[in-house]
Amino acid sequence: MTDLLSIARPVLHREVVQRLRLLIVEGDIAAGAKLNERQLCERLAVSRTPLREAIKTLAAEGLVALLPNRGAVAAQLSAAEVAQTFEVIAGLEGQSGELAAQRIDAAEVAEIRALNFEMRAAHTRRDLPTYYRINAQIHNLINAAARNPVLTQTYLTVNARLQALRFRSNFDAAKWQRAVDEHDRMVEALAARDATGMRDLLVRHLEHKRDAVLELMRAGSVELPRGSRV
Amino acid sequence: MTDLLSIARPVLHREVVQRLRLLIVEGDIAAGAKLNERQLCERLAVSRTPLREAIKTLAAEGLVALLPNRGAVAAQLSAAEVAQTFEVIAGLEGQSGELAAQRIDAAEVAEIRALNFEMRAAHTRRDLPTYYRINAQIHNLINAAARNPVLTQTYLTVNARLQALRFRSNFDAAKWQRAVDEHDRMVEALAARDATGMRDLLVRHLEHKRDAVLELMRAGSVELPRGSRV
DNA sequence: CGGCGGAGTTTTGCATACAAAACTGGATTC
DNA sequence: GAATCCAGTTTTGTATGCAAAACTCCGCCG
Repeated sequence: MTDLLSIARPVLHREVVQRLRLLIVEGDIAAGAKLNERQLCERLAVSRTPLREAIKTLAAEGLVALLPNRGAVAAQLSAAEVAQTFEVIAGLEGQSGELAAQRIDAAEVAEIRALNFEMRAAHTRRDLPTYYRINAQIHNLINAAARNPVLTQTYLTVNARLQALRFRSNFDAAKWQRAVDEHDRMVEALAARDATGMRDLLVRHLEHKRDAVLELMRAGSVELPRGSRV
Repeated sequence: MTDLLSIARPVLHREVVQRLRLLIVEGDIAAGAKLNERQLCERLAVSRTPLREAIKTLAAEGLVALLPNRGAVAAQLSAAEVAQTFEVIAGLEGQSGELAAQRIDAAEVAEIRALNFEMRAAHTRRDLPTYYRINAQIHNLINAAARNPVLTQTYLTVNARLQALRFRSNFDAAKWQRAVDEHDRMVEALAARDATGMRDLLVRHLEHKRDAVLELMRAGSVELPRGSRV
């Protein structure tokens, strides 16, 4: 098949999708900011055609919003939309957890257990960036263990919309401790192949994350749409 | 705001997305068929730029696959991918049902109950097209009652990939009867605001649909990727 | 007779050109 | 002084042009 070759051969609009997605997810392009085509063309050193194709892709993913005849802006989620998105993510991760508990193998459990220790180390050091990185790795491994690429893809797409928010959210100590405890219980549930337990754990874990993010949004630590009412 | 105006003002690439999506979902463009740009340009009477932008959008939705330097083809799901997609849909609809039972109002329950009677009429007449149409309406209403636009959008996007398949799948009498019974029980569960009952019903309903479609695929009633092994 | 190669054609991918819509800023009017 | 209107500019949306990759098909060679 051409799949192996297609990795080697760079297709411009595909590259642009990835670069742009990173710019938005990592906050280099702020939520709500206008995507000026000419500017981005210079920045990414491509012409408008592949750039516009990439923007359409990201619009379908929900990372940018298209304003007819007025271009595109990086998506700006209202508090209600954030809550709704977390609700969907909770369902997707809950299902991932349930399936993972049924399908995971011993090596994967061991790897997640190891990562969980690393994450606890990061928590102990109050090293938030490392914590986030390992946290994402663990959730991705759980997802992979569900053995459902469609589920994984759906999860990644919806989750990307929240990345920009979570990237900046700082935990308070109590909430952070609770999250760490929840991860401990997830490792136990996975080891015990407790499918419904995993589902419940993940759903509640995500509800807590949602509450934490919403609280920060209300406190103004996370940018909100200008003029929006929470 | 410009939202009301933006409906009136046709933006070409947006129109093309909708037209193309219909062509694929309704099977006018068969699964696996190549999307020749020049041909489609003539057919839709647009130039290649908006067409290509539309194709990128549909690729992000999973309705077409992009082959680097070789254009795009209408998505062709293997049996495994169909099973995985149904698994995701089951999770999404299960969640929709659970939330709908919590949030639906009396008028919506009544409307779904009415539609269910219409659907039973169509079943009695063995009128499959009408049955499908009303079935989709009911599922969309349940989704709407969940009061989560992100969930609805995610559901619609993932579900579109299966539309082309289900459009042709003919029920055998027993499976059809079972589906009708399941819908009856959904109406009861909704009326009783039984959230977990709704979830279970919908998950099982979708599992049954999945099995029916997979069986048809194995029997060859639904096109499979050429040369694929089920 | 089957496989291979290569010139010609087609198709894709990207860049650019052009028209229309939106924005800007300043003069004008009430 | 504030709102309005209009010309100039910018920006978006679409069409077209051009180069490179892929495909086709026929002749050639083994």
